[in-house]
Amino acid sequence: MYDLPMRPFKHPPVSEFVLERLLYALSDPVRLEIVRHLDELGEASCGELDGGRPKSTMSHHFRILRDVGLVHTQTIGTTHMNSLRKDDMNSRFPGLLDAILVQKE
Amino acid sequence: MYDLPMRPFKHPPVSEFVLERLLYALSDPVRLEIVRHLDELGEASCGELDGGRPKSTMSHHFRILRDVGLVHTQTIGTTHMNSLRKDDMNSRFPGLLDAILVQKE
DNA sequence: ACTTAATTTCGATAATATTCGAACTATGGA
DNA sequence: TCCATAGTTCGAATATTATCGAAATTAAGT
Repeated sequence: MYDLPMRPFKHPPVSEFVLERLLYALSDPVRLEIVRHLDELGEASCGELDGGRPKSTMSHHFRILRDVGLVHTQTIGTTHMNSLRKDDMNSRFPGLLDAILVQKE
Repeated sequence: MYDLPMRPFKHPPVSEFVLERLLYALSDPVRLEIVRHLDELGEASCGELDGGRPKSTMSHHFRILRDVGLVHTQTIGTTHMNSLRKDDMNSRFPGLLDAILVQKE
């Protein structure tokens, strides 16, 4: 018998994206910073993006970003690689993420 | 001596708009509904937009919308006329408000 | 002046969120 | 198998926010 793979994260389908929740997710400075870094870097592990913050705090924020559909996380070995679901976001909310990400400060 | 006019609302200048606060303001369902109605109607008084909600609650939400720069309020007689500061928003955050307002649901 | 209408401010309560340490889980080596 | 690494989950403390009634404010009308 095969072992079940490590329980994958639930990434909501585009049809379940909710505008209010997305805006809320992006209204937190820590999360907006995460999203900006992911935009610059393309992808990054959770650990790379903590600014000295505890892991539990970061994990909390990543979960919110995943829940609203902004971030995709895949497990590679023991690290979780995160990236923005830009295409999905753009198909559901055209122009919105771009309009936010052009704001660099 | 002239009486001072009724203390006007403080409407922040465009330079003081803060992205995170704007996103936060729009992440509340009641406030997003207000903004959508203002977009449709062009302008409206506070009373026109309560959905049966208490006035103090509406006043709270309007203040937040004013504070982030989304809404302009002018006193006309005893009513407060509200409208969206679309041009100001667009100059500070190009495309952002539009990308949100095209989402009608 | 007095009254009404529209809204704001105050104060309290309830609901939500953020933060973070500690314990737990999964994966990859030694 | 034992250990280290990377994250997650749990639980509790703190902080923010939403909601709403009651009282205060402002302007207009009588």
